[in-house]
Amino acid sequence: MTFSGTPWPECGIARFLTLLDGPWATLIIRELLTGPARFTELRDALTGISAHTLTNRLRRFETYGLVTRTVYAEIPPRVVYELTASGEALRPVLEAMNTWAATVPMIDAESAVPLPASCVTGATEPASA
Amino acid sequence: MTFSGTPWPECGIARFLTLLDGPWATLIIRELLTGPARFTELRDALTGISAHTLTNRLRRFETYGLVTRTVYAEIPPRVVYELTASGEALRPVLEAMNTWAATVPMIDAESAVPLPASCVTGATEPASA
DNA sequence: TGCACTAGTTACGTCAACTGCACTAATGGA
DNA sequence: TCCATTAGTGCAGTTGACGTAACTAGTGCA
Repeated sequence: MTFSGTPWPECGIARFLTLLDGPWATLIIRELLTGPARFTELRDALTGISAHTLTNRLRRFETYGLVTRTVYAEIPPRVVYELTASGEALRPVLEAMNTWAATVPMIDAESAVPLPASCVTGATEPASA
Repeated sequence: MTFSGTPWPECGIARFLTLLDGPWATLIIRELLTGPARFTELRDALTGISAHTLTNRLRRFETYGLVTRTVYAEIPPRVVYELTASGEALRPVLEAMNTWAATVPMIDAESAVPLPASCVTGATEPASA
């Protein structure tokens, strides 16, 4: 696909997808919606995510003002990530996703799962908050 | 990440992401929300998508009951894709995305865009419907 | 002294997703 | 006769996202 012009899509949906692409991004927001969290807390909650990916996503979120990054000059270091108002505003979106997913017929997913090799495994909690 | 157990995540958000992963999936739904569409219509609307990818997404959607696929035995063939009730139910989700994106501060995206090389370019219409 | 801890960064390798091109069937039009 | 059309499929090639491992600083603890 690659951007073939504007780096900031006009379409809101596309913009959303640009910022929250990949399965991890949204899941990180989900975790953060339950309250501020430290780096390791997020990494533990998101079973399977690598520090690499987590750092990347968090940095992007920070760049776009979705989360704040607070460094406490302690030993050992402590970094707390917290949603900004903009990040908090994602709650209705995640809730809508959750609501929708609840209505999707389960089908015999065991047999018919041409799903991507990506996506969640841990799914700590329903985050229906 | 890869599934390390259940193919059907408990968390609704994860489930949503499983079905609508990648930037294209959601964009296809967006197109379909404006009404039924043929294969080529979708391909034209989604500038940059390959027939391959479009077919894959559409097949997955069909498998999970998000769209219906109607084949008209004409020459040349005509295939129409239409959202089911389940697919239609995604409208609030996309709307929430759109609403949220409208509130995101633009920042000087030109300089600070550590965004993925994926995502939209065409963005036919805001789909704010 | 040496290991553990946190919150990363960097290099490196892998693997899957995606793209492009070619090709199909059956028919209408030039 | 040849090309265009639709809705794909198959093959090959590329990209880039993601994971693993190693490494950092400064201090606490054994």
